[in-house]
Parts: sequence; C-alpha cells; structure tokens
Amino acid sequence: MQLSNSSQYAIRILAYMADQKESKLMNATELAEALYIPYKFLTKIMTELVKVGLVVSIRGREGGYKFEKKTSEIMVSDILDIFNDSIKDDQCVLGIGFCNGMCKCALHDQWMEPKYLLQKMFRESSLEDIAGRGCKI
Amino acid sequence: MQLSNSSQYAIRILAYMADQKESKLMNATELAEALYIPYKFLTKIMTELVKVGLVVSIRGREGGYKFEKKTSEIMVSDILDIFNDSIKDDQCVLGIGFCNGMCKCALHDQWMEPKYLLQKMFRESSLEDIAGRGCKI
DNA sequence: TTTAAATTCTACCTTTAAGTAGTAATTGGA
DNA sequence: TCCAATTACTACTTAAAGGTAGAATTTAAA
Repeated sequence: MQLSNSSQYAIRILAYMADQKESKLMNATELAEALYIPYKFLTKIMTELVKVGLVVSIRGREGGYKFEKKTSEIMVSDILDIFNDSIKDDQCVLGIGFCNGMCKCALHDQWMEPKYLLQKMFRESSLEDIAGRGCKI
Repeated sequence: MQLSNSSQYAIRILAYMADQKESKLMNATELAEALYIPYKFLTKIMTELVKVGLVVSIRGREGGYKFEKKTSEIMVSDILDIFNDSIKDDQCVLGIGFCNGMCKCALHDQWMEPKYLLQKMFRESSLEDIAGRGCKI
C-alpha cells in the first residue's frame, strides 16, 4: 500500500522547488539531477503539473519552471489528485464499490480512522509546510 | 493509494470463509460466484494461501478449502504480507529508501500517525473480528 | 540571424499487475 | 474400475504503470 511513483516524484519535485529562492526558475535538468529522477520521466510529470496549473513553464533558452500559486496554497492532496492517488471519502478499503455507514464492507469500521488521518495529512499539508523539512529530498 | 486487487480479494475470500460454519469445506466455484471474483484468478490466489499455510486444500471430488489456523489467529496483516502489501515500519511515504527520525523525508512527520494507525488496523484485526461485519462481501 | 538551451509532443519500449486457458493430478462415489 | 468434481501447474494474454527516444517548438543570447 503506497503512493504511485508519479505522485511520489511530483511531491518531491514541488517540495524541492518550494525550498528554493522564490524567484528562481528551475529547469528539468537540474531537478532531475538533484532528485535522482529519470530526466524524461520528470519532464513528462512537469508537463502534467503545468497543464493542471500548479506551475508555469517558460520555454526556450533560460526557461524553466516556477510556481503559479503560492506554496502555502498548494496542498499535497492537489498533487495526488492529478495522478488519481488521493483517498476519496467513500473509498472502500476492500475495493467493493463505495463504502459508507449504510452499505459497508467487513473492514469498514476499522478503516474509518486511518482513512481520516490520511486524508487530513494530504489535505492539510501545504508545500510551504513540508519544504525544507527532512534531510532526504 | 489502495491495496492491490490480490490483497483485497484475499481478505474478502477469507472473511467470507470465516463467516461460514467452521466445518464447512468451501470450493473455488462457490467462492468465485459468491464474491464475484474471476474463478481462475481466485484459484491462483487460493493456491498462494495454501502455500503460505493459512488454509489447507482437499483435492479431488468433494474437496475444497478450509482454515489451517483459528480465524482469531489470522490477522489481516498476515494476508497483506503474502502480496507484499503491508506497511513496513520504515516505509517512506515518498519512496526515498528507508525513513526514520535520523534520515527523514519532507512528509515524514505527518506520515507517522496515519502510518501507525494503518499498521494497527492491519495487525490487530483478525478474521474473526471482521467476519460477518458489513453488508457487502 | 543563427544557435544553443530549454519545454512539448508523439510514439514507443519495458515491467508488473491482473486475468485467462488448458491440462495434469487427485480422489470420493457410483 | 470408471467418472466427475475438485485443486495445482504451466503458460499465455491483456492492461496499466513506469520509463525512454527523437523530433518539433520556443526563445534569449551571441
């Protein structure tokens, strides 16, 4: 049970960018080298982040990426949404359609609290909150 | 972020078996029909459960599957272990190797509590605990 | 104006999860 | 003994995730 590579990479990329000087334009080559993410895969992910409006790209020489919004306004859950990796309110832990009080699976009751805390972590952690925390990038 | 199909299926199968009369031998056909799991995929999963010693199989006519241990002694985490789906103590939520207090990722602090509750749910829920709960099987 | 550095696009390849097919082996009952 | 019902084994196919290649496009600097 873990996040997809795309989600993990995207969070790491954006947390790293958030930890740099605000004005600085970051390009794909330095991001890939700093974070040990395959260059081509990284550019694919960056294009997604641009499409969805989290970052803007400047093309051409001296180009790169920078945030479109303030890092305090980008939540980890916004990133997970892009890759269909976030946890829905009625997501059944056993994969039997949708789960709620009326129509529940065998693990439903036990799942409620961990699910809530996962959602809370994803929804309440902004890039500002997590940037620069931790020694691993 | 969710469990693999194999894990979800295996939990549902075993919870369903645990909800039957103890003596009853269950065969693959009835399990597949009751749980809407593809027959061939189910038999593949059952063979894993037999190999790992959670259930025993009786081959031949009138054969089927039954538990090898008491349902109170089989934890959900035992099932997840088979499919490499359980959450390790030092599992990094961002996938950067191993994570602990000394060497942590940007989300490490926020991850601690949900991780603990997920592990607790999986490790402390036995088949006996979850059998017959919920209206969905 | 040319060039080099950058992103973007399209298409492909590789690996893993998910699922299927067919046959062999086993075994109780008629 | 034979048959039908059962699990087990081997191999294959399909779908999705993960990753790669190459060319097109854009743009600032020389």
